[in-house]
Amino acid sequence: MERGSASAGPATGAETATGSGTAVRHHGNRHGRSEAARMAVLEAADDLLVEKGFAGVTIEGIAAGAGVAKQTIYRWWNTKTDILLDAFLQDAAEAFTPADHGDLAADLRDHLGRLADFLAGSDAGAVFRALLGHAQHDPAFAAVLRARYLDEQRRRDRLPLENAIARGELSAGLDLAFEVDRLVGPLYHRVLVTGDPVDRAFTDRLVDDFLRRPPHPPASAAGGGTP
Amino acid sequence: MERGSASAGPATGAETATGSGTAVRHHGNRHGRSEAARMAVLEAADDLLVEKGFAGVTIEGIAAGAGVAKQTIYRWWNTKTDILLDAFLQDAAEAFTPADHGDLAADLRDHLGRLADFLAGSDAGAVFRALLGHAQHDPAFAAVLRARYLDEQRRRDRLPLENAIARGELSAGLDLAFEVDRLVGPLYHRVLVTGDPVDRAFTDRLVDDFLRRPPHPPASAAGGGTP
Amino acid sequence: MERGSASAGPATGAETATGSGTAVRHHGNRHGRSEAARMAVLEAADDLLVEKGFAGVTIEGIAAGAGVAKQTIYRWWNTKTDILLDAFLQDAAEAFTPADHGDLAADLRDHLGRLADFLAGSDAGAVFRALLGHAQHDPAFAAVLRARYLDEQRRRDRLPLENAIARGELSAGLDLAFEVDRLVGPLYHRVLVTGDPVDRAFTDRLVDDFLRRPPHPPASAAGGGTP
Amino acid sequence: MERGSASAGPATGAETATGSGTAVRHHGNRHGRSEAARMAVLEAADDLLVEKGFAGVTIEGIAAGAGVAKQTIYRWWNTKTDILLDAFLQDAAEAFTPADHGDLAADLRDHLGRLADFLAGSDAGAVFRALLGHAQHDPAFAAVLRARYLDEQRRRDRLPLENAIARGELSAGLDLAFEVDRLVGPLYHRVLVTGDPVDRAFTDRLVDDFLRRPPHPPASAAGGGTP
DNA sequence: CATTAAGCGAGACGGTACGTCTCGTCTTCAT
DNA sequence: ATGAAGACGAGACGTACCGTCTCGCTTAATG
Repeated sequence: MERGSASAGPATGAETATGSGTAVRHHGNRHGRSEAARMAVLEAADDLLVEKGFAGVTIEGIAAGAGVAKQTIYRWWNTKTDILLDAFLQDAAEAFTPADHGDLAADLRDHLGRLADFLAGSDAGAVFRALLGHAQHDPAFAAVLRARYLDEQRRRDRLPLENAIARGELSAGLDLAFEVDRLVGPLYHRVLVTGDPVDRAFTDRLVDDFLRRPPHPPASAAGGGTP
Repeated sequence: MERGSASAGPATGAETATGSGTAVRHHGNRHGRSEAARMAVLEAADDLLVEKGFAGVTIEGIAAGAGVAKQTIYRWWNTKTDILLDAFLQDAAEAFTPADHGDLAADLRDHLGRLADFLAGSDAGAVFRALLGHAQHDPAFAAVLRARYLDEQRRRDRLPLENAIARGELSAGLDLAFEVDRLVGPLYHRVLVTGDPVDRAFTDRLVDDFLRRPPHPPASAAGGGTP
Repeated sequence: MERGSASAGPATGAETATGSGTAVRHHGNRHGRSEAARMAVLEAADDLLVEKGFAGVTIEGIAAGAGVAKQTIYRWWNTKTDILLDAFLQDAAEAFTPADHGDLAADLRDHLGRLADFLAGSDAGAVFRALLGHAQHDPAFAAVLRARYLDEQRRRDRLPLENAIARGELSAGLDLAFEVDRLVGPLYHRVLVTGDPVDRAFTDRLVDDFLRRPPHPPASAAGGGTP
Repeated sequence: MERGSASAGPATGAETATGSGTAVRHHGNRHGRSEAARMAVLEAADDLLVEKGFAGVTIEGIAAGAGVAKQTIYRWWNTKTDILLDAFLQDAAEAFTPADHGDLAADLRDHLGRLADFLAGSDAGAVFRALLGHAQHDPAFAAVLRARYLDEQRRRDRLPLENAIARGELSAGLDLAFEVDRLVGPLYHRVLVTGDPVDRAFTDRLVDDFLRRPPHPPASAAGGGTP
């Protein structure tokens, strides 16, 4: 899973790998949390998820796989889903800033295509689906998942539309949340509900359809809007 | 949850786990399954789900709640999700045949509204979301869920469009699966992913939008079809 | 184990668990106990004991092995040890009437040798040891075992001595129970407690020793009797 | 059952399952076994045996009675009989070093009397009979029982005779195993087989008889002993 | 420079639930 | 009425993880 490479970059902030030795800050406590242990746990967690599925992810299994004591895990995480969420965020966080080609159609095709690849075709997407599945069972975790990932992802989903508005391609009055629902909703539906495959043809068609229809007025004017 | 009334009648018992048809009691079979035990299990299962959430549903808990031996459960079901699926199917199966008002707009508004109520506002919907969440962890169960519920539900989702085609309101060349994705996808997205509320205004707007835009031609003719 | 020949005859079959008397046979009528079922049960029971040991003997296992319904077993026996006791009695009952050679030494050597062979070297002996073992756990069963087998066996053990008394070889005042304890006790001790092998040399030596020492007077005259 | 006092001392706890020696508590070992749990298990086990008999001794029952988790039991013992054996050894081990009065008759009377009291009249004896009964069903356990108790007990049984040989009271050529069989065999026979009561009169009579008969030459000279 | 307190690997512990096994009872159908 | 079949309530089995807890070691900032 090449975790090391995912986080070594300047974007990740304080937690670098242990090898560097310089950036270990955390001066509040005596000698601070072991970065090696943290990485080993995250790596072991999604190795387990990929190998044996969600039910095969176990705190004890993670501890054994990471060569770490259970207590070390419990010191820093509360549940296995917290661990998986950390692992997921570390892998996936930067993967998604949509490009800005100066053209709404191109931006949307690009973004939806990459979203589809992520959701249906990547290891990280598998972890995400597992987390989203768990969120259906656990409202508290759902809130955490939203705060730590989904809200950010929705902002990214909105970005191409916002850029288009800034460019004047789209009217400023759009209900962006609704439009995003309409763009990505069918994609999530296929991935989460029907299980049908999602390919470029499908996502392009979604974009196509979105662009061909008259922009939808916001809810307050739902009754009478015209293009 | 009024389970007794949901099945065809107190004496029926036809629905074994596979849900066959004719009403046999159980003296037609040589040594019959106890219908009372079956009902008690299903009832206990979704009582538990509602009271304590998915993680609180336990085979032992169901057995205790139903006054039934664990072995009786294991004789007829493999996993707790099988039980919940049976319970869900028994409650929810007939709830959804969409009406046919002879008018596509009315049919869609009605259907999407009822779908939203079901998904977001009913006990049965809570069970369904839990099952769908579990399906994200367990591909085998996902297949079962599709075979036993989702495929049927998708047929129901398609029905208003098919009726409209029969009436000539819509062109016969539509890619119904895609159109259904576009209708219900945003709804599922809100319920499963964003957690935003879904009300009549939202579903009506989805319908509205669907009707206002030119019907989308099938993929092969993506370039140009118009009504 | 040749069970069939042991009980097929008209004289047998009477000893049901309830101990009724008449030989039912169930020849033409459909009432009455099935002798075939009874035999199959007994045979299956000690087949299981020999194959898988005492813990491997199970009512369900016997039923399966005998091709008989559990209820048929429960109708006629209370516990698995009752079945094993019936099986044992049927096999072993007639095996032990000690011969009367008109000579105490010969009679005792013969009897102890056969007893040793039985206890340590026969399938029936294995069943007997299992039953005796179970009797250590279950006083009620111990009582049944004594009533149905051990008392009779002790009578047989006494027989050579009684014959010798009748012949005048031994004094009539002997405490036979004590003398029998002294004859067979060491043998049982080896078989049940130490697990040391018992061969003819050992049993002959017991007899030898018994004969060489002055017969022990009864307790009341412990101080002085001589032959 | 006064377990605390039976072991070498309240702080000892040296007896792991294997019963080694030095007193370590358990902060000498790196991650120590809980002595409290061990004691509670042993105590609960033979409380159960005394109260409800062998069949009433259950791992779950022991765990509940001891306030201990089942897994803690399975970590240290394999079967319930292992537990009972540990409990028995702890209670009974030191109870039996026969005294040495300098007189064979007195030593034997004393030893056999105490052995009879133990076997037939004590709680520990009840446990022992249960273990011996189980050994009839389970050869592997029989071997363990011999290695952990019976061999030692036989040494104790031999001791009075060995002392007498050392004193010159008995000839050095005796087959001690055989002589011990003859001394204690009748006692075990009564206790294990016939169920007849064993009192001092009986054991004294066994000793009496042993002493009155001419010492038996070893097997190799069985044919020709002299008085 | 010793002290000392945090993090850590290790793993025993009291628990809960798992899925399996056998028990003894029962109902049904066929003979 | 007996027997074959087998579902049922009951409950123990042995296993897997849970989350908590000591324990002894290491290590780095503090006094």
